[in-house]
Amino acid sequence: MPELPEVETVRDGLARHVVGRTVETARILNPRAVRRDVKGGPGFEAALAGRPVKTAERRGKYLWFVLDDDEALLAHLGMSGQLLVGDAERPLSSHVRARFTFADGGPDLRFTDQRTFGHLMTASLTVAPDGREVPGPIAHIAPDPLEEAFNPDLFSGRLRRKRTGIKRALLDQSLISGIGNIYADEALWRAGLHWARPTETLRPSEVIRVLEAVTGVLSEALRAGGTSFDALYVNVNGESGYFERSLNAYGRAGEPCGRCGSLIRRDAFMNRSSYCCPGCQPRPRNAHF
DNA sequence: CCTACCACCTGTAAGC
DNA sequence: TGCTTACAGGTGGTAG
Repeated sequence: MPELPEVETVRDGLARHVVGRTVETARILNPRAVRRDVKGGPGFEAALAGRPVKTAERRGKYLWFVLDDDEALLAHLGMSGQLLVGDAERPLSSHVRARFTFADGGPDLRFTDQRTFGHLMTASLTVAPDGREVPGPIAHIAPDPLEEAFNPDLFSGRLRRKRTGIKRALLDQSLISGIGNIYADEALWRAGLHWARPTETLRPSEVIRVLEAVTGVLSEALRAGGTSFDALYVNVNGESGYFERSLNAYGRAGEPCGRCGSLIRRDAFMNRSSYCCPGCQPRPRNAHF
């Protein structure tokens, strides 16, 4: 599923193929695709017609186009969302939720989403607490660890003041953004910490280790997933990347840990799964579930 | 204010 | 074979 590296790969493709063009029409094919937009669906379509696309930006798992007049087209891919650029004449697949054409008559942009957890909206830009201009509805999303605005000391302080488990904290997009279930497990494996470790007991050196693991995992995945895509295809699909990416813990229940040989275990966690190595990520005494 | 949990979706796969 | 159930999981809203 798209986490930071996948969304950044998409953003890069959009910067190449959409930025600098002017929207001609926006059509919502499934009303669920546009949510949280104060203008509503019809307002969304009307607001986008004729608007220039100036830049493509990202924070965590959100990405947006900056238009004119301090307005943005904001997107979240959810679990299965894709933004595809291609020949405007190609047939519409059944999962296309919204379609954008451009004044130059060139390739169109399609928001495709099987599970419909993703969504789009227009929004005004505002200044987030860290000083960056972002769309208003995501002002509460913290900087991601690959952003210049990310402040490790601020993160460390807020993390250790929390009363929860380290994995819950890493998934909290208002504390640190861009990390999802897969990269949280991978980063914690790398740092040698159990997912239920209480945040308030983390030593400063352990917080540094977690941060190094997170940035390492994310940037390596970005390098691996950020390669090949064809000229007119914006690769949004995290899934293909997963197979090529070497995962050390996620999805490997029952397989030997590459570091110590213990068998990776799967635990139920927040109605989903956590994978960890019982050997090098021992469960803390006062685990926080 | 903070933390925990669920609804929202649909396609695939495993279980009976 | 065909039906049922589990699972994948990010986020906003809400309950406590």
